[in-house]
Order: sequence, then C-alpha cells, then structure tokens
Amino acid sequence: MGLHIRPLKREELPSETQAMARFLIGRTLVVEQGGVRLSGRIVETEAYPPGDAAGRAFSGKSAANESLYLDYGHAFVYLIYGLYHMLNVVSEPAGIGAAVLLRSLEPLEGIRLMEERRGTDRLRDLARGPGRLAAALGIDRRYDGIDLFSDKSLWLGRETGPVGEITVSTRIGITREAYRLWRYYEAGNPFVSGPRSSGLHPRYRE
DNA sequence: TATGCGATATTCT
DNA sequence: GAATATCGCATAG
Repeated sequence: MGLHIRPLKREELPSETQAMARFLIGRTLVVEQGGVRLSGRIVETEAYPPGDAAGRAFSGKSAANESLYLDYGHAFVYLIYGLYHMLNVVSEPAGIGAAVLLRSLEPLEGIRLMEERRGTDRLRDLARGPGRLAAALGIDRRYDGIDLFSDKSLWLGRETGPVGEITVSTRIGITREAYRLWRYYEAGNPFVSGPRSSGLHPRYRE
C-alpha cells in the first residue's frame, strides 16, 4: 500500500461541466471506510451540463435532486432502475444544477473489498460502469450531498501517473440529447465501459 | 462477441 | 401509469 495519492485542490477543479468531465479523466477517487481505503483511477465520465434535457435537474428542483444545486465539488448520488446508485460530482456554482457522472474506475487500492462486494475477482469488471463503480465503493444515498473537499470519507486525488489521450463520444443509456458528445474516456483503456471505438450512440449506429 | 430481456424503486406525468 | 444517466444472465452465432 505504498500508494500515495495527493488530494486535489478545490481551485484545480474546473467549475464548468464539460471542462470538469474532461479534467477528471486520469484523476483518482478515494473512499475511506472504517480504516479501509478504496481508490481508483477515473477513466470514463459523462457531462450533464446546465439545461440538459437528459440531466436530473431538467424538471426543476425537488427533494430527489437537491444536492445537484449545491456548489461544484459536492457529491450527488441517486438510485436508478430501483437497483443501482450513480455517483456524480456537482459541476457548476451553487443554484445551477449540473453534474459529471463518474462511469468507470481502474481499481488501485482496496481491491479485495471491491471483489467481495461485487462477487467477482475479475479486476476489469469491478468498477466498469456507473452501477458497478458505486457498488464496488459502497456508495449509496448516504453519500449524497457531501463535500468532496472537506469530507474525509470521499475525495478526489491527483493523477498517479501519465494520462492517456482522451476521446469523446455520445452518452450511454439516454434518449434525450442523445447526439451530444458529452462522454469522455481514456482511449484504449480496458476499464472503460461501453463502446470504445465507434464513438457513436447505438441509436445512431448503422 | 452480440443481442435481448427481466428485475426493481423512486420520481414524475 | 410510464420512464429511468444499468446490470447480469440467457441464448444464439
């Protein structure tokens, strides 16, 4: 466990959604739970900018999406399909309602616990996809609204090495604004979910 | 490897 | 009542 991850400084994180989604590729996400540290390299994100019809803020503020309206750098966690939690980073100044979805991690630390939670020892499958990512890290609604720059249990770290080329594509699993190129991933990285070459949404693929 | 489908809960119309 | 920022299993090729 000689891995030393330096915390990201708040002023390094862009407060504009697409810029943040791109910036976060190659950075690290760290969870501290009861003395155990889990971490991973962020290899895939999606941007849900202000006014986006596919975003959770589109139908206005409600109890379900309150934390989306916090200042950038807070966590926004919600449940989808009744089964999976999605971990987002609020991406604009307070009151706006936009976020970056963390889709996939390359596991670094706490792999044993991730395997246990996920019921597999296949490294590639531990946190590939947003539902798996949350499951591996034990993220649920209790993490909703926490500040990633003051809370000790969930925070963002600097890159641990060189960051590869970043590719953009259409977002996965949405119907509205489906043509937008707001998905970002590290090219060629096997820990990325979904299409890694075509860059086109299945709906628009021939 | 690719495609299809059911599971499941909360929110919104 | 319908939709949903998904996943794992089944089946076919």
